[in-house]
Amino acid sequence: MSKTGLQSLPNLTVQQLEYLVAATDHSTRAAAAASLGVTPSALTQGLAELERRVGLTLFERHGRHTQLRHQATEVLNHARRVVAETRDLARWAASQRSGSAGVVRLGTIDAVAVQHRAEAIRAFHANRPEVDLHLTVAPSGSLLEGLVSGDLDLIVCVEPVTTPEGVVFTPCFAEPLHVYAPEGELRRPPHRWGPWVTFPAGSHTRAVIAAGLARAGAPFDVVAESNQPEVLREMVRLGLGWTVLPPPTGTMSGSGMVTARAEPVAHRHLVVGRREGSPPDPAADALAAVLIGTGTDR
Amino acid sequence: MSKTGLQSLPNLTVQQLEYLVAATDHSTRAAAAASLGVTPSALTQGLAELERRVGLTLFERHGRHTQLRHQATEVLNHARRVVAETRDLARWAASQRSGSAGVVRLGTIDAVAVQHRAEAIRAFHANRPEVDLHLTVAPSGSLLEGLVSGDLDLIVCVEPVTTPEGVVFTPCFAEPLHVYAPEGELRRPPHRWGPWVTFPAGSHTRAVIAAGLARAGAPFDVVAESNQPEVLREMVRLGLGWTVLPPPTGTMSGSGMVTARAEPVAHRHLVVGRREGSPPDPAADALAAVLIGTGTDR
DNA sequence: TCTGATTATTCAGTATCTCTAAATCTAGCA
DNA sequence: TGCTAGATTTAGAGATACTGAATAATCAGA
Repeated sequence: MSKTGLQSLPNLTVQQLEYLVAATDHSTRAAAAASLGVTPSALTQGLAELERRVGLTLFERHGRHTQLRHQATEVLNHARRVVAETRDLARWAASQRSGSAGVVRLGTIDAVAVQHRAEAIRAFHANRPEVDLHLTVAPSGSLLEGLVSGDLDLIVCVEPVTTPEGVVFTPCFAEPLHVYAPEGELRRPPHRWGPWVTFPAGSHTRAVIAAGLARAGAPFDVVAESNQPEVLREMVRLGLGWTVLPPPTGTMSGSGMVTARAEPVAHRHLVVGRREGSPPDPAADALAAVLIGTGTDR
Repeated sequence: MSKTGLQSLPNLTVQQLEYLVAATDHSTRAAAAASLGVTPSALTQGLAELERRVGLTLFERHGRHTQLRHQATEVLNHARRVVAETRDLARWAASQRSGSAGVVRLGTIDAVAVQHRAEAIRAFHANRPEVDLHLTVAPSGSLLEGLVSGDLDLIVCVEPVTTPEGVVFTPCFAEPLHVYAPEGELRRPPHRWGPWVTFPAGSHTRAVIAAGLARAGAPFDVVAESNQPEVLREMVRLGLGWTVLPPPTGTMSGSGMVTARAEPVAHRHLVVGRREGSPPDPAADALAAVLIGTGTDR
């Protein structure tokens, strides 16, 4: 089982290919070596090694200066190609490192993307045109799954009661949740609140609501469910039941629906989630900073 | 003057890129390492080195098996490209080494290309379609110049009196040179031969002719010159003078021109010339063997 | 032809790199 | 918890690549 049993590829290095390119682009090897910042000796040995690995004699000595054999033009073309591609790759990697470019897959719940952080996301997108931003809007549970599975790099979701393994949360902001009742029912005491229309079982926000209502002494029997706040609001307007929601956005306020109490019954805590121990990702870091509010994305 | 002062290219090796390709093409690293014939340890270290040189984290550990970060797809594309190109280059180099492909620049004098070795050259061309054969027909002097300057790889010329530096000759065959006279003058004794039409000064053949005539006791005053045997023959037919030439090819024999003596006055020695100490060039070697007559190009 | 200047290569020694082998770590599983 | 398999870390041997010095080769000019 010799090491070269499979007739494997010659282990050419980018450096050796650079040597070849430099040697052909300069009239003397001393000049080529100087342009690379190495001694002529290193150049000679490196080119000899390259010849050995390719298995072909590339140079022919004519008096004082060696010149390329015509056979070597194919190798030279290869060298130029690879060196150019490597230079491109290095540039790309540098921009990735600096965070000025890259891909960030962001997931948020609807309210964050549409309302609370819409402007921040828009500004980030405008300020970093080289960053390829993918936005997924979904309920918090789905976002968490996407984060741990690697489909998402960064999420903004409602803080769950139990933090799953491998995820780190950073507090973002808290949003008040108010009780809304159909017109005419709003004067009841808490123990006669309901019945409720609210988010489906498993929803993080629903868990927060359930805890808040329990604290207020209200029952929590659910007669209808939806993930969409607009749908819940409509259900209340139709008299199907009560609900607990964040304050509506400007355009929809107060159309046939009334806040039961001025004070919120609970707060849902929005958090930014990242995978624990994830390798540095400057673009995602910058977006997270913007979303949390510490970012200064000019 | 740090070594990385010029923001020089990362010295990626083909091997590292192979590691990356293998790691993504196999589900486990153990399998990838086995496919490359190295230990898993080598794979781990090699990939770590690659990450260090690119400056980006390429893998993300998810439990027991690491998976590519989406950022790494760009690097992976680069790796696949370079590995494929290197494989092509290696294949090409192998065919160059074996002599089944390559470029050979052959130079010959007219008689060799048109007459003596025409069939050998044609057969070589037919048997090795991958060999790019360039044929230059010129006087021996020009051929020699082309050989030493590197414009030609292989020549067949008349052996010069003094072998120039850096050239090695292999005997090929000898060609008789006969005296031709205008009709009616052929009975003279050698000391009354001439005047002569022959090759220009500097011609190797002319040097051979001059020596032969001197040996025969004939004067050698030249009244007209040409590099083309056909032209010299025509001059004799027109009565301008005598000449010394190889036997004419079949189609032109005996039209108003007579051999002075049945015996040739001299022989010119045709030789195959190569640059001394030239690196191995299997395709040129094979053609040289065919031209000398030792080749068995099926 | 000799000499000096310039260029390329070879050589010796050191530093770095990369591999194997063994030990260690980790996750998944009974 | 212990077990197993995959992945990584570690230590050391061998290969590789560099620098600096010595050597060889070429060209220009006396």
